[in-house]
Amino acid sequence: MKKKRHSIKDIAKELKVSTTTVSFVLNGKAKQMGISEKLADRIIKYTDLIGYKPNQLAKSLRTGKSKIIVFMVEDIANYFFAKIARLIEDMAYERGYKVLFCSNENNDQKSKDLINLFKERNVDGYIIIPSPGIKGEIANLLKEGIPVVLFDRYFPELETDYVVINNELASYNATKHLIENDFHKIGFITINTDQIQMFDRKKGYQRAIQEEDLEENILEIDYTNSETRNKELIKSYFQTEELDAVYFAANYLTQYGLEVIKNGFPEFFENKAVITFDDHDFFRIHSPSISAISQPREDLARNLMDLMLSQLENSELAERQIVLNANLRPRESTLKKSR
Amino acid sequence: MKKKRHSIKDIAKELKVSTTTVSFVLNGKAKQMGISEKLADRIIKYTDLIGYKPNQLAKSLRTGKSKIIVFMVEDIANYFFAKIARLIEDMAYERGYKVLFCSNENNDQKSKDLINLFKERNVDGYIIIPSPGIKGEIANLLKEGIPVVLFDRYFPELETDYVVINNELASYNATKHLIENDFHKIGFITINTDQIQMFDRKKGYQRAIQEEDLEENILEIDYTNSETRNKELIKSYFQTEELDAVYFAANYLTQYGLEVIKNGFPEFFENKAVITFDDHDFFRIHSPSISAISQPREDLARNLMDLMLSQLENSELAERQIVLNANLRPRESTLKKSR
DNA sequence: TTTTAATACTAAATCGATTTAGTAGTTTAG
DNA sequence: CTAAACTACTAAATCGATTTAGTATTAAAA
Repeated sequence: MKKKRHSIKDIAKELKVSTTTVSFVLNGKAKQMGISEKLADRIIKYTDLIGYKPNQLAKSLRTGKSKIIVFMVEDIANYFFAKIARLIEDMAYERGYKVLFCSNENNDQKSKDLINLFKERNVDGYIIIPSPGIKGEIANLLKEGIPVVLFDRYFPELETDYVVINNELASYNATKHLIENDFHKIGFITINTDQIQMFDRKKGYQRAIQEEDLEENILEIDYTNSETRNKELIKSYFQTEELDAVYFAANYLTQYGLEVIKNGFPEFFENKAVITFDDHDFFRIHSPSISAISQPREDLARNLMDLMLSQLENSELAERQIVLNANLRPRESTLKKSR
Repeated sequence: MKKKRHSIKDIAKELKVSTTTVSFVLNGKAKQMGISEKLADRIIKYTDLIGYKPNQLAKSLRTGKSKIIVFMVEDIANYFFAKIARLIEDMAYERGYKVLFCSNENNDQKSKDLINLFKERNVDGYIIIPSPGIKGEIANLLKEGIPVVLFDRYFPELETDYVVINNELASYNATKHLIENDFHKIGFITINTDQIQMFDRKKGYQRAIQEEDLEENILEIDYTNSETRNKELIKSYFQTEELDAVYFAANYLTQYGLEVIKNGFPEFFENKAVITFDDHDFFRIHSPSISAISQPREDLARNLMDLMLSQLENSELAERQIVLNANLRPRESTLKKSR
């Protein structure tokens, strides 16, 4: 008893009508194409009865559409991205779109491979956290008229839709917050990439430092380093520099930092501060809890989907480059210390 | 200057051969189908030149294959799943398969929707962490001969391939570990689901407790509760029960627990212990570091892919139900306390 | 020299939908 | 009463591949 899938042809044959008619009815074009209500009903009833599901491959092949959006992030295991992914998925589902996730590991080749994979499968739209060197691929997508929304970072030379946060301002505020709490020798730990979001975070830090006539102290670690190597670098930075406070420019750096502190500098929090870009549940739970710059996830996700849907549906939207503000969440780690 | 994609027909026309020939050559069947080496070379050279990429939709439609595997987890934002996902993705890529991720949120309807979505698109295989009520769907996939490997949990009544860990044993060992470190009033916090992995974890706990003639003390919280509600429940559990140690049966429960402890029971770790199922980077970083039952991620991923590939390639494998052992990582949180 | 076999290809069907360009039959307009 | 317009459909092309069942041509065997 093998129930083979029904095709539109089977249905047409069974009901003694043409596949054209069936197709029109199933796609809600019955009225428009002048199919009588009686016949339309009969077709709907029958397809419901046998539980007909159109073959999406065939559909996509013919129409060039797939009702699929991809969401490409740097690392799906990163908490921030994963959370956003879930929000996006839910919003897309509401509108009849499915979302596929993938990680590009911030690797250009992988990004390109993935874009190709999806292009070959007629994906309708792309929400992408771009790796540094895929400007060309993004430009190609745009040229082909495929909806693209960039996220978290963008290419200033490229006129794309994007949703980012005001990294410079958030970073400035975070640095200010440290200064206001009497931390003056503030180290900034980041990675050596020329991606705009990291660049802006550095700029914000620098602006605050300069305004107060303090001294910059930046550690840039290579983003291709191993985790172990990075922890070593952070450790020796802590050892050689006399710091009051450390500002980590991304949450995985903070994670490294906290581990280094736990294992090598147990007295660190007695008189020093830590602040981090990107929030994480564990920063609340950590002792002391870690002050963080929290990105407005719901808001980001909502805006991403709005832009994507407006592109998919060709509706015009006033703002196509959206810059949101992050929220500073001061916690124990940056409280004024009595010294 | 719009470069439209080339089809096999364009190529055939350009080279004045049949599409059949082109197809044979491109699929490496030239020799087998008696295409002369000279012609084959010419075709290869030309397709390379123009950068021909076959339309995968058309290919899938015709062949019923897609070279795509889906990996469906409960929550892609869960660290453990996300890590495994990355490992699987890498292994699949090596073998020419792509992996698509999705979360079912442990929700049956969503699982079904997703399985349908992918079935309609001729996905080749499914690695699934099943939500409680999709036994039927899994059975259907099997009946249709579609490769399925279950992960993390399984349906005992269903003869599927699966990779799980020995939850009962791991849980027994963890409980033993607490007892050996002189903790005797051990609370067990879990969720009220009848999924086998949670059931086994409870069983392991119970066996250890009974062996030592201690008293069981179990808090089962409803997995549909909100996060806030769950934290309240945990808090009042801590208040009413006189415990030595708490064993959390899943890492997100631990997260709730740690937050409750931080905010309500600051002296907790002075004489009490915590242990958790599922490891997380932050458990190492936490002060005190949290003892955890760590699942062998690489090993799990490797076994999942081995099973999946052997199904995809119809190769016979001796073991089709794989049970791995977890590793106990004793850390500060379960050190003997001086009392 | 004819038959058979091997070589080197190809025409056309097929996968399962959508969509363009019709076609009968019936009404309405002139 | 005929032409135009409308109603209610449908035949066949199409998307871009794969694959079955051939067909010429040449070479080897009988």
